[in-house]
Amino acid sequence: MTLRQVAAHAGVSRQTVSNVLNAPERVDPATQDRVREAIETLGYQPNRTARSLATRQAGLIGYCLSRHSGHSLYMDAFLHALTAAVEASGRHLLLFTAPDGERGLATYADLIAQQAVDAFVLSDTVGEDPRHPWLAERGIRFTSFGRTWPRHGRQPGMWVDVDGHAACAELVTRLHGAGHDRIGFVGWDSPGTRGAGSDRRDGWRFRCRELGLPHLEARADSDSLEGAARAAATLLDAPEPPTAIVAATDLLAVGVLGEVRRRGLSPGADVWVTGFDDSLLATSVENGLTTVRQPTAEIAARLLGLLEAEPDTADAGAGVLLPGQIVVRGSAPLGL
Amino acid sequence: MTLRQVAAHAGVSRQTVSNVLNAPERVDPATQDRVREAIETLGYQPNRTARSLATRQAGLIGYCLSRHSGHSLYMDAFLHALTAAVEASGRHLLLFTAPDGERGLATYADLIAQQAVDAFVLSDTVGEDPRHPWLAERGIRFTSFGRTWPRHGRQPGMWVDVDGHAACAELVTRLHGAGHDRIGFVGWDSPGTRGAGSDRRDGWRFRCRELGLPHLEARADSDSLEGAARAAATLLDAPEPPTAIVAATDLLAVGVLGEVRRRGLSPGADVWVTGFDDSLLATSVENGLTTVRQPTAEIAARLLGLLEAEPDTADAGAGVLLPGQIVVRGSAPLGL
DNA sequence: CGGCCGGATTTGACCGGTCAAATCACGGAG
DNA sequence: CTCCGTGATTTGACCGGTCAAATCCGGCCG
Repeated sequence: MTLRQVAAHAGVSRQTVSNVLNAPERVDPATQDRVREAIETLGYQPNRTARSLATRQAGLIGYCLSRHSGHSLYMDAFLHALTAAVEASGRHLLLFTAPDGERGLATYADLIAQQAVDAFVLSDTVGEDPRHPWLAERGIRFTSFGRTWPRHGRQPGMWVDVDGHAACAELVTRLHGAGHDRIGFVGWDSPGTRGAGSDRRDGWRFRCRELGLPHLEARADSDSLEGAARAAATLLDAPEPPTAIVAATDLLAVGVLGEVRRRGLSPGADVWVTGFDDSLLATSVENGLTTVRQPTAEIAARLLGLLEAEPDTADAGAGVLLPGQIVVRGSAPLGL
Repeated sequence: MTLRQVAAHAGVSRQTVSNVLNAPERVDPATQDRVREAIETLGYQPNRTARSLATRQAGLIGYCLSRHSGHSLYMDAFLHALTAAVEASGRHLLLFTAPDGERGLATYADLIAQQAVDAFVLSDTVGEDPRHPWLAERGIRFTSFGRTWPRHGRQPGMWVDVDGHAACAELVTRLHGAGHDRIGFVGWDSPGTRGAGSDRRDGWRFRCRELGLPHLEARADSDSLEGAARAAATLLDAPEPPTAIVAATDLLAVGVLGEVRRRGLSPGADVWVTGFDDSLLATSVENGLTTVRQPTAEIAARLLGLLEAEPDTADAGAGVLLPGQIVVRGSAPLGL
């Protein structure tokens, strides 16, 4: 089914059909109806490839699945939201893989050289992500889920991120409001790089200091249940153990919960526990896990919105920081 | 950078350049060298869109992210492997979303009508998946991760699946060999549909019967930690509790582990526990979780291999059943 | 020395759209 | 009545490749 067949059927020229679809205001209403009917009865859909060739737009956004993406329970949900958002803009998401770091850049370059994609959405951004300056230099459009944390200056490119600092600070405030004076934190040892983990920790620490609460922190050696359980054990073994524990991810929180239960303590009563991400684990534990929900759909929508936006003249990076939403469940029955 | 520019640079016609890339045997070696050098120095890469238009091949495989895909910790790993496998065949994966069931079929149809994809890889297949007959009828190429379980007859289309039945039977055999006489099973209530869950259960039950072991089964009301913990509690509260528990997924196994620990019992000593999937949870628990690893990379490779294969003349469905691999960790220290 | 053959290379048409410029039709102004 | 302007529609060229048929060219044979 091609444009010309529709045109023949409707008794007009191919361009008129094209206009009906792309610039209806140029076409006489009566003609429009006739063409629309032909389109309808023939079940015509324009060929994406041909359109892409002519307009020089692939209609595809590239997204790289990093080796680590499976390590966060959250990325799956994000990918789903991103796919939906891309579809809403009439395009599609093209998935690819690339080695980490500098070596992976060639893959991005190839996709652009082949005009296989129009732009990229990055995620799993790391400390000084090499992709940002590299793509920006070459004038390739992209947006990034997650800030970069350059040691000095600023990375180019626009990003969207969730304010883990504010969310964790808020958790502390509300836990404190609920009567907790010793609020611990369980994070994981990020390998030297700043990132979401330290952002969340800083939020917790910042508010604890503000409120004059003690510094009760333990780190898991990895983002694992076992590591979290050990970290929690360290905290709970202290002479003055915390009565609430803020964990940097849901997975860690579940590990903490396990340790709490093993000691015969009751989560949400003896020890309150919170997580981060609102992943499937959060509704999977007994009485549910109080956690911070990332506004996934909005993140995805914003990332695409920024892609359309004219790249800032001064291409200094600019970003959008979205608030996380505290979801109260049984593990920390915060009021209000 | 276009074909003609390269041709001009090398002093040949466009078609010669095209031949160097697609049918080198037709080109004089000396000319080949000259053209290759031109390609090299100009950094030419053929335009995917143009090639697609001419060859009528999008070079894209469609994959639908179902609403539920996030519910299995495993699908993330699968998606990664699939992406890599598709790349290995010189194509790319196009992601999309669609409503479940019949209503989603229109989305598949649109992608084909627009010639946006060459074929589909399906996953999250359900009992009598409507997609299989529908796609087959229309002559659309696809392969499916996961069998369909038609009530009668056979669904068309080719599939790849992991033999959960055999793997669970093997687990029972080895647990029995390690001295266990009461081996329980924790699955989840699949909503009436046959699927991977019941396949695994059947394997467990089959071997238990064969060995004359008692039927100790409890179902979680959902694939959740809490449900699994309750199911495990039921089993462990019985007058003759199991000494080993086979769980239908890693997540369920972790739930079981939690209940075991809470009772002061030691996993891998007092009660042995196994999971299924070898997801990130399996290495995340203390001493690790003995589980069944799906041959993810091979699954992906086979799915693509079947796509190339000529659709069987008698388009009765045909499939590949791959063995799962038992990975021994601390929760069930099986010898051998 | 002309004809023929086969490999190497080039030419023309096409894939299915879009863009820009050209043509057409019609009504109002001069 | 002619000319012009405007809106509607059509035509020709092009996007960047591939396919198939045509051309070129050197060597071999008669």
